[in-house]
Amino acid sequence: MRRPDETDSEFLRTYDPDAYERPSVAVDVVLLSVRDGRMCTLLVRRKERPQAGRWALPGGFVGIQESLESAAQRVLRAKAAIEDNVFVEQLYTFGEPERDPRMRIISVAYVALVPFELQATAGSAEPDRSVSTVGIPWHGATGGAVELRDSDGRIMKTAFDHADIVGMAVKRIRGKLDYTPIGFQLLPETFTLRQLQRVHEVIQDQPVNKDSFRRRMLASGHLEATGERQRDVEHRPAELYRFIKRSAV
Amino acid sequence: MRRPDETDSEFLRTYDPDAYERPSVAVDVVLLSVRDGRMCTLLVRRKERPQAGRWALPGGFVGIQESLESAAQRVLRAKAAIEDNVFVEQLYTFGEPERDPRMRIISVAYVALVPFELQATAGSAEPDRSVSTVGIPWHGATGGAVELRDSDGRIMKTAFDHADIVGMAVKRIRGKLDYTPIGFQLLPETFTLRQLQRVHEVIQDQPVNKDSFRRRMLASGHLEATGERQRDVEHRPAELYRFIKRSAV
DNA sequence: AAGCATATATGCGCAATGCATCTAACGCAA
DNA sequence: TTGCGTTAGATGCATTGCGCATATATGCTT
Repeated sequence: MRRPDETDSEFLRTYDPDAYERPSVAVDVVLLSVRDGRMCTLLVRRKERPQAGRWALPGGFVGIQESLESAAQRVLRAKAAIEDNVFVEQLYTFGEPERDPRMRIISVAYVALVPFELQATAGSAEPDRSVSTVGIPWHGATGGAVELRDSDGRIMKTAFDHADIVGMAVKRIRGKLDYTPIGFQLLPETFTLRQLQRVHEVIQDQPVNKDSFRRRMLASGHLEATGERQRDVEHRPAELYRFIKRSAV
Repeated sequence: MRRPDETDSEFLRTYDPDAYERPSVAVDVVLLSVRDGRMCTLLVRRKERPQAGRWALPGGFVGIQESLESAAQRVLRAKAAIEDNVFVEQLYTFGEPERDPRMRIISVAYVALVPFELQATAGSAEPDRSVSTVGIPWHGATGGAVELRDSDGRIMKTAFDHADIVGMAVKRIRGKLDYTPIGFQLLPETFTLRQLQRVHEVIQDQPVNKDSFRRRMLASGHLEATGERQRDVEHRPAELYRFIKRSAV
């Protein structure tokens, strides 16, 4: 499929690929987690110009023979020590001509969801603390730029249009939450219904009715009771569940 | 905002933008309409190699100082004679290294929705009939490649990965239909509830309950009765409605 | 004038949701 | 050991939205 026919191959030898000036293409990854009742994302302090010192999403240029997916995975491995088992989805492509002062850079943004524990270990492995997580404040319906703050509540200066990219990521995940089972991506392999509910509440920034949430989740067929229960909690321990892929209907 | 500071400007003079080999970036537009109870999209017969003779989405390379949105609008104007008032939304970016045999071309796909009447007049204005509309057959849940057929039901050979792009567009629009008012984008300025229902049925490929559809639409606050009614129909004429943007809550 | 086709309104049963109540199971302190 | 606080999890009920059936309205056609 999609293989050029004979005459096409002839043609390709004479085709001039330099007819147009080309932009650079990069990927940026929004690595979202939920920590202490807030959303957070991984940012890297820029060491080089332009905008040295500002906080940027982990990213990198796309190799000339590298797929966009692979580039995103590579960035995750290199800058966040995150392996391939996490949820990664293409988000949006940002291409305003002036978004980077160096040159025309078109950035294909990806969202990844990981349990905070993974992101924390990845971050602490970085000795120079250039990796940090930030909370995302929550003004109702989002979609535009977002204010990013460090753990002390101070606003972090973000690079380029990366605050817009994070805003778009939050909007996307919030929208998907209602009709796609992705909340569990932000939790350990086994989790309680209460924990899952809190994830939903944080993402939507509004309380969720406990009973109907339980009913919906259990009726969805995506959850499977493990038979295990919580340990060392000061109250009745809750059942631990596991996500299961629903077989094709 | 996002303006480089003094030291950055200095740095930019010495920055070498040619450190990486760069891909070409293009936009392709899926121009969807509903005609005779089927979805259809605009395809252009390729005159040049590679894949001359195959049917492709209207598209073009992104200018080095042109935003992605502008490029999509330019393609719509040039190849479909469609003006700016239509719904256009970025869809997905396709970047497999081998998707185009010429060279690495990353394509940012857009979806546009227009009433079929507009697409028809645009197509007929093209004298060489290189512009055509096709129906999209419907195998349940979509997302992957799609078979495209001409008005006689013959399968049309599509170029590159454009059948995948159309599949993605259909999936996106189908998904958005439930929680976003976009169906009216495929209808004239005033329309009956029945026409809107048919649009929904075609996009979802399943019948919609008439009464609850009416109730939902009227309760949504997006529709406004014009006071006018259909003319020259063989039965009781239906009220004509108009879409209204709901004021911000 | 009669008939036909579709629009529009109304009433009812079912299923999902929100809410309140009740019981179960753990740690903790006296 | 016993009582208490806390959260899990189950049950019952009112409300809401939806599917479905029915009845009426209003145009055109013959």
